[in-house]
Amino acid sequence: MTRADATAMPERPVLTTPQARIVAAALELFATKGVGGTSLQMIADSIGVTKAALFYQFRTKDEIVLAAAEDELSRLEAVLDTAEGAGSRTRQRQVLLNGMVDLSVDRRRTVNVILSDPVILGVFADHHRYHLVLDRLTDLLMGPGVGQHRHMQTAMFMAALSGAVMHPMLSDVDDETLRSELLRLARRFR
Amino acid sequence: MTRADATAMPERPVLTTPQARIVAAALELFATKGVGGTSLQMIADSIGVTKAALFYQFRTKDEIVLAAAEDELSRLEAVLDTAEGAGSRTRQRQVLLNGMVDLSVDRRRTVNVILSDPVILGVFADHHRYHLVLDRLTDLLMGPGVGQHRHMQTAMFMAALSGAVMHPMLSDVDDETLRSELLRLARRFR
DNA sequence: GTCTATAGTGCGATAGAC
DNA sequence: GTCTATCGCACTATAGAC
Repeated sequence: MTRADATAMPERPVLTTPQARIVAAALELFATKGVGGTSLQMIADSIGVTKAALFYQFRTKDEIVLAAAEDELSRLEAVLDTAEGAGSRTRQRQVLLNGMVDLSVDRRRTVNVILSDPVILGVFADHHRYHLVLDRLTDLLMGPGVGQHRHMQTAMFMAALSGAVMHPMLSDVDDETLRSELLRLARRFR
Repeated sequence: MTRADATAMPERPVLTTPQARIVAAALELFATKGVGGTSLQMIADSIGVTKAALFYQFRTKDEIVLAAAEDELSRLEAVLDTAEGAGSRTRQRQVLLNGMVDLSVDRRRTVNVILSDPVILGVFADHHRYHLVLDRLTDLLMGPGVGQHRHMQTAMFMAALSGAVMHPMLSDVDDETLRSELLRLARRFR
């Protein structure tokens, strides 16, 4: 997805709206300093505006955190949508694995935020869309059914992917190696 | 390890020194609020002392963070020591897998801190003992050798374990189920 | 839509009594 | 070894000019 587009795009307009720029900057900082360790001043500085400009777009820091969390969640939802639209069950699962690996590699610095930051986990605790995504993910990965082991495998799979791409031991592994090796290992989860 | 001792121990004296009590309280808070989201006031309150008492034991917050990170790292080192002392390579690997699963379940709320909190990762970035542990872990898990895929599998394994035990989707899975299921899945990593 | 200026709060850290 | 009291600073959030 990302690789194919790279050659077609002439420039990079991206992130036109103020909100989108703020959310993108926030996510990057959340990933490197944690949500609790990120101040509004840091976010404002990183996009060259003042704190007051942030408060014009969002009423509180919590709103920025929520928007950032949902932004990252949306990418996972998009992968799910595509996968569920594929043909056979086998094909759906294949598309999902590929999509999740691509997503993890593309958003290497930020995926782990929505999976492990305590503040984000708090935001998602009673978040309907989040739990819906987890259920859809489990159904596609493990097949419909019940039982704790299904959820355990889903959790381990997500954690393994996002934990690997951001692990300090692997910071000098290039994206292509990461992608192919991740895919190889991902196929063992069933 | 923990289960066997539970019946033998009559009471729970544990954590006698002030430093140990502070570190334990800090780790618990780091896990639920993140390092950046945890203030010295919170740590002090949770053990019933004032901030000034904290500064008598540690000179800065950073020193508390370092001590907490090394405390959790020590537990992993202990598992490695035991595993390396076992007989054959196969037996060593078996002991390591069991030890890591037990450790993950026993320290369910806190293991993930040293693996994913950005502040702790910063502390460990140039930390000699930390990198030594990762190397020993990779050698035992994957066998001696070179190549990025060895480190990738180690990273995925650690992330999968710690990510699973703390995943909100699995908060109502009891420790025994977690342990047996984790062991079953862990054996696939090679 | 972004700015300067500022209110009010809580932070990390220190001094000195007990 | 822990306390009370306090310093200076950075934080979230608001008011009002442009």
